[in-house]
Amino acid sequence: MDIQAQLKQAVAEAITSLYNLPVENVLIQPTKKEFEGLYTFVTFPLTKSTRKPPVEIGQAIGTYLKENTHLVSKFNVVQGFLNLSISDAVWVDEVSGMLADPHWGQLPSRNESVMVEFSSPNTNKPLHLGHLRNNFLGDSVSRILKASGYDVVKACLVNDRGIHICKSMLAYQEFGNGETPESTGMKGDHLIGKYYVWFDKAHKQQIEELIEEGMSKEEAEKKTPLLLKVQEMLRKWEQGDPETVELWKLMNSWVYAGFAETYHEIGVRFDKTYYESETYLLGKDVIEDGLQKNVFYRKPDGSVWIDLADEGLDQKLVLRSDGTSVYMTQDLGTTDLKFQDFPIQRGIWVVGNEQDYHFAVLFAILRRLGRPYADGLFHLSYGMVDLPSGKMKSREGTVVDADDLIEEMVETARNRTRDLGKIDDFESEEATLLYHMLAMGALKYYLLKVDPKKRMTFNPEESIDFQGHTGPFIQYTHARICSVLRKAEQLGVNPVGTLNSVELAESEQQLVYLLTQFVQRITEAGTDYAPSYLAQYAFELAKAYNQFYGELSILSEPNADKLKFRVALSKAVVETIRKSMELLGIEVPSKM
RNA sequence: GGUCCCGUAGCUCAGUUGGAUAGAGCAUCUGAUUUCUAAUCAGACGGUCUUUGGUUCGAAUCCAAACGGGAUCACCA
Repeated sequence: MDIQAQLKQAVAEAITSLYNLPVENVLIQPTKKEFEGLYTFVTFPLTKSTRKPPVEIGQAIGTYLKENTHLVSKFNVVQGFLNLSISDAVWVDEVSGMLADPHWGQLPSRNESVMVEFSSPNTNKPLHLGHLRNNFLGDSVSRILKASGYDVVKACLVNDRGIHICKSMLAYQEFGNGETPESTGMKGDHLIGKYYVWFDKAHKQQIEELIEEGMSKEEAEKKTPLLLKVQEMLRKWEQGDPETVELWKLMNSWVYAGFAETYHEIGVRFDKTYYESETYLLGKDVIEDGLQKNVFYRKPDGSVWIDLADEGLDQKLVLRSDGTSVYMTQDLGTTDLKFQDFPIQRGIWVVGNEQDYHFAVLFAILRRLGRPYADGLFHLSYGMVDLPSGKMKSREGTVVDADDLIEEMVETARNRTRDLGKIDDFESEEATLLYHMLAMGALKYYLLKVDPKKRMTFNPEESIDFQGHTGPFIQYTHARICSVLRKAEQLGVNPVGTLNSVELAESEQQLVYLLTQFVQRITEAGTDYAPSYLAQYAFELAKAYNQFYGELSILSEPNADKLKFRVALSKAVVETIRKSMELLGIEVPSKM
């Protein structure tokens, strides 16, 4: 049992013993740093039931804890706040315990499986900044859930069909001149993206022309020769026209090759990939099921609907009058498919908050259909990424391309490292790996440190910052500790085995205190689907270590027990930093 | 217009089920390297927690309204 839980129990005992009162939930909070102590119990809530002043209660409980437990070494009372100091022997034991625990940072199995769907790209354009937030969140949440004891299936649903895909296909047919990624030297996804943009431009031009000929804007938007052709192409694709399917396959293969490169760069992998071209027809049997259960109703024109007005969600179409699927139909079908394919109990979708309504409806429908998994579904709804200049708009060309961004970050990492003269050979393979590690560390940390639910601003200048509240700051601290540990090893200091109790400085107590919070932070990050908790935690830990490092000497400490403890503490911190960062999908260097 | 989300330092963000004088980073200024990595550390400056009212021992946090910003309300995905 961790210290905080032990304290809670001890305080509860104290209250029962001193006042003979039933105790519900004892609240222990961290002590504010201007007061002595690390844990604080607030006595205000007890004033009513005990009819005693808050200070007296604090004194009584403090005295009880000091006399009856081995935990508390001293205490002080400020108004209704009882501040508790933990004895150094307890802290020292905590550190030995962590180092001896082979499962440090891995919670026991819950015998429960969960699927996390994320990334889910369109095959008509390259990945951009918004996708990066999605990918980093999905990947990190998967890691956090795994550490929390769940079995995790990482899934990706590729949006590889539909009218938007046909647009780049048509543009390629019209203007492509048989270009290929090889002939142009372009990454496949960028090449396809180019045609998607071409289509959009040409289409707009045709709209203008039609308007000049006297057509209304609304009509013109639906009647351009290009749009009619694209609709024809989609029909052909759905009928399996060999030529169309051939082109579709060819162009998608280029896109996938491009995506594979980017996924490799950002270190994201999936256990299962679904393709919409294979799943878009699913869901019609779900519609039948719903009609039979009277969850859905059919309108005279043949379209099928659900009425969720009593849940504040309005009426929603689930099948078109011509019998074809809409987005909702497909999602109903793929959700069933996921739960057939894998022995999972829960499903998570990492999708932007512009789809909040869609998922509210999806989950409501599945509940009404009585799906056994319906209560285990969650939409991890994240906020959009803005630029300092405002929203990213593809039409105005303000979208930040993922590959470009990564390249820029690597370049910055290389320049910084050179300017600081940090390593010997700047062109070695090791150096290249380091630049990549730092670049991805900066980028991932920048996007993950913010609460996922919140809309965030991406400031290019800040994102490449390597100082302060950044990934590289934490990576640096890791490298710094590794350096100390290497030297300790040369000196023959071995931090395993029991540690003798020593007197600790405040910065040391603070560090151990933070370490003991690790498991709780993982748990909270898992239940709230919030990698930002661990990002904050890793930063706090690194900062606390740097403070300790600046104040105290480790290797030239004359007292052998203290020296050994500090090396052990450093080892526990380096492990915990590494694991925290790993949960964010960020690698850490041993030198930088 | 209906529904939902957001509003904390000049900027970017933390702030656990309501607790002490609201915290970090960046930016600005000052100091620290004969000593384990200065991509670091110490310090200064910086606040009407959008506003108003309510709940109570106690509110950035809960409730209500107003103002400001965003999303969504397709036989699109």
